[in-house]
Amino acid sequence: MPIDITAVTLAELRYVVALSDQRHFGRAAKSCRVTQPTLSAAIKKFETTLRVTLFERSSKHVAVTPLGAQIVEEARRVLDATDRIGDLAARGHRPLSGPLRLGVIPTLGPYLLPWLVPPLREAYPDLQLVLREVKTSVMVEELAHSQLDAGILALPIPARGMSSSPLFEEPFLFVGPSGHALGKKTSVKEGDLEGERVLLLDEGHCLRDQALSICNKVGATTDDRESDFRATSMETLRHMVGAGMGSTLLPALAVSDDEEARSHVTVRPFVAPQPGRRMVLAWRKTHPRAEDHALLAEFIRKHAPDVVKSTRNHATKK
Amino acid sequence: MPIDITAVTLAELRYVVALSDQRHFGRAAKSCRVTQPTLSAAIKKFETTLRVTLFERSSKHVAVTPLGAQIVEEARRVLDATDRIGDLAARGHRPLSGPLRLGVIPTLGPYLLPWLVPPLREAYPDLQLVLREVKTSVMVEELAHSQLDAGILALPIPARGMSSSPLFEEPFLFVGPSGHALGKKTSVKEGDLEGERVLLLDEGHCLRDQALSICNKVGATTDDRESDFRATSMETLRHMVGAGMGSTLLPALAVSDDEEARSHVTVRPFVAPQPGRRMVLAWRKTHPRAEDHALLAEFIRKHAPDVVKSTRNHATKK
DNA sequence: TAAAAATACTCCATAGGTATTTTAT
DNA sequence: ATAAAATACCTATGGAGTATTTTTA
Repeated sequence: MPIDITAVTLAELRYVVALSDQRHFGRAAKSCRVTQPTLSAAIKKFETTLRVTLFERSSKHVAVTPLGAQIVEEARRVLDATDRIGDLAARGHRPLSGPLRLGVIPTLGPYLLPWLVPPLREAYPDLQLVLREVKTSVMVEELAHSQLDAGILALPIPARGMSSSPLFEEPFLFVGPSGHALGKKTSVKEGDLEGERVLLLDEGHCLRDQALSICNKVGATTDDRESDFRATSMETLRHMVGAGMGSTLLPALAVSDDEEARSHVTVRPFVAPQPGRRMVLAWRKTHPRAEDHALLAEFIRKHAPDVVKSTRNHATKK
Repeated sequence: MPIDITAVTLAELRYVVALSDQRHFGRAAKSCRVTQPTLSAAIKKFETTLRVTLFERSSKHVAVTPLGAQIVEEARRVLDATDRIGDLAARGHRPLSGPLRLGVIPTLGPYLLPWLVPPLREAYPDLQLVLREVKTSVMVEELAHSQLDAGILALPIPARGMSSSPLFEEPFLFVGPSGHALGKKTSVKEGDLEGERVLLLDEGHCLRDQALSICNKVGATTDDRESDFRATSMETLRHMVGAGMGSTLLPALAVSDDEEARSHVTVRPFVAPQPGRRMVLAWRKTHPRAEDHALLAEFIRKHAPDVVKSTRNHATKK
């Protein structure tokens, strides 16, 4: 009959290690908080199931056999690893600790994360943040399939079964080629876009959909079907505008103070009703650590840069 | 209430790992040879005792949480180490496998081991032989205190509670300075030692005691109290004889074929009754792997060099 | 509605305890 | 003679089973 390792117990391993350390059944038992007969029986059972002698005993001496020493060594490894499991679990209870996979849409990530991550790391050093920059369409997939724990994206969330907490509203800015007619005004209004050729991002970016709906409302041209007028990234979009191919709308965080000098473009804010997007932190309704996400949302609201207006409404909805 | 890692079971860890692999309670249960409710209950108990969610489940999807993934990783380590314990134990059953701490007296070790160890390693590759060269007095101590598993020494064994198996008889040879009077004969007899100054080893070597008793019997001089005439090693003894300080008795294996040329000494065998020593393999009566030692003794008898007469009597005695 | 996980319950194997005996120095 | 390990015996916990219900895609 082969050895059935299934039958051994973590307690037995503890006893074996203790006896190897103490070389005395009574003391070993005490160190394990059990009685001597209990420990004796456990050691004996262990030796019987493995059909091996770990200890030579007399009433005066307990000695570890060489094979016993090797087994004790492995037993220590077992116990160390189980202790680490305990540590992991214990840490799991503290808020915002342990691994957290956070998605951010690419039209926000590069501009928000520099403000967010350093204070987050400082405030929650045990948080093991794994960031993924993914388009909204991919993000909701990954959220739903438990590949992400939470994500930062813009309303509306194109998925069901999600909870979310509002973060801030990010206004859009008008960005046209240098010397554009609208540059003469200090601010523009949505209606001014009428007749403009507005360049858009590729499919899958929520920013595209948001800009598109504004354009449709006010009657701007979008050349939707011609891929020459679509950009795969906001950086490309900037260059296209700088090259005079048209205008566009950019979210406020993505526009730097020296944008006009850097990209040879004209940047103008909108007057009310200001177009923009409402960012939220979203996660599966069923996520086991939803409190963590509420906490994270609160933290993001507090640390978002001033250009965006933090939403004071903390409700979690949908 | 803190986490009680004591309450987790190896079985639970197996289930956790299986579920993480299979992502399906039914299949995971089957792979563990238990029913689905059993596995469900175990996972739940595990999560409850650690107060952590390892898996997000719905009737369609099972997903591992990030913390769960870390815990699964440690659980794998635990199970790997337990498996290794099983392997160690399994190997422990095969004869002459695993660690074996063997003591050899210094007046034999260097001359026997070159004959013994290579074939032993070949015949029993799983044997992890640890050799210690120790004087008889130390060896019996270490045998008694389970610091050695077995030892090769000469009869009589100065300790109780030992079992032994005879190995071979090793004759003593007369060794005197070059040009010694006894060199004129092809062989000598014990009585020829009368009046000789015989050099001895230090205390603790059994060879000393054996030579001494012969000297006392035949009336040889031993200058017992003068440490100038005692050697700490057989190598020193050779040099002292070569330097003309006296004669000595050396065990046959310690004398090489070119001894006379190499050490400027005269070597002569004894005629019957030939003095010598009876070597045995000894171990604690209580040693759990006595069969291994009997096997080892048999092996040594078979592989001892021809100069010694292997004892055919295999009895284990005392 | 069908597959899958969770619940309800029953049972028995065993880990742990107390009291005592055996053993070896 | 005495300290220490082994044995005998008892109890209760909980791990594993079968049968069934609940859930959700």
